[in-house]
Amino acid sequence: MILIDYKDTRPIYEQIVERYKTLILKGAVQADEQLPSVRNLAMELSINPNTIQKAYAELERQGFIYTVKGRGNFVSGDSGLIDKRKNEYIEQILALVKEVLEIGMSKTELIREIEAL
Amino acid sequence: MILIDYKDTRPIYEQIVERYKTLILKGAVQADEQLPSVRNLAMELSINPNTIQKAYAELERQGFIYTVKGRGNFVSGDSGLIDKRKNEYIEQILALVKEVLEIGMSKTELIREIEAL
DNA sequence: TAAGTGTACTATTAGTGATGGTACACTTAG
DNA sequence: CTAAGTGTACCATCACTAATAGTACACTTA
Repeated sequence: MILIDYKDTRPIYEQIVERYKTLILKGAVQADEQLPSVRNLAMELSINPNTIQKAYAELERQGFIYTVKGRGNFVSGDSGLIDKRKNEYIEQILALVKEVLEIGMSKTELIREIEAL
Repeated sequence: MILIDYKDTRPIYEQIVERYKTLILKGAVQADEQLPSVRNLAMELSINPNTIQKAYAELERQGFIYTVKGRGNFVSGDSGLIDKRKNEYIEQILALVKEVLEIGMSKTELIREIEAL
C-alpha cells in the first residue's frame, strides 16, 4: 500500500502524506477505515515511528484523517476534499503549462500529449 | 531580470537556475550575451557570491551557458536545449495529469482549463 | 490488568543551503 | 607592466530540516 522511494528527493513523511491523500481520494481506503498504527507502519517500512507520526499529524491537519486517542487513526469522510485536491492539481498543472507555452510549445501539441494518455 | 522569492521553499541557487533557463529559452537573453559577474549579481541580490557560483555551475553543467576564465559567463547557443526542456515539462505535466485523472477528474474538464489560458 | 493505541518530550546525527573569508589564475583596459 | 575585474577553489561556520533513538504518559479495549 505504502512504498518509500529513497531516490525521491522529497522527505519520507511527505511521500507518505501524498500517498495516503491519493489512496483516500481514489477510494482505495474507505471512510472510517483504520490506518496502520504508528508503530506498525514504522516497523513495516523499517523507519522511525516519529516519522509516521509526523505524516499522520499532517494528514489530520489537512482533514484527510481523524484521530481517536488510544484507538487509532481513521479515514475522514469529508467529501469536499476531492474538489480542494483537484484545484491544487489544476493550479500546479496550469503553472507548468504557462511556462512551457512561454518557451514556444504550442497549446495543441500539449493537448495532443494529454489526449494520448 | 532576476528576482528571489523568499516565500518559495526552493533554494535560492535553484530559483536562479530555473529563472535563467526560462530567460534563455524565451530568447530574452541572446546567445553569447554575457551574464552578470558572480560578484555583481550577488551584490545586486544581496546574497553570497558562492550561491551565484553554484547556480552558474549548474547552468553550465546543463549546457545553458559557457564559461571563459577571467572573462565571464556567456549564454550558450545550443538549440537542442529547447526540445530537451520541453520534454522535461511534458513529463512533469503528464505525471500530474495522471494523478488528477486517478482521483476522478475528467480529461475534458482538464483540457477546458488549459484552453482557457 | 496487560497490550496496543496516540502523543509529547529530549537528545543526537546527518545532510544541505547559505554565508564569510581567503587565495589564486586568468583576461583586459589603462 | 599594473590594476581591476573575471572565474574558481577552498575552508570554516551557522541554521534549518529530516530522521533516528529512547523514554514516558494517558487513553482504550480485550
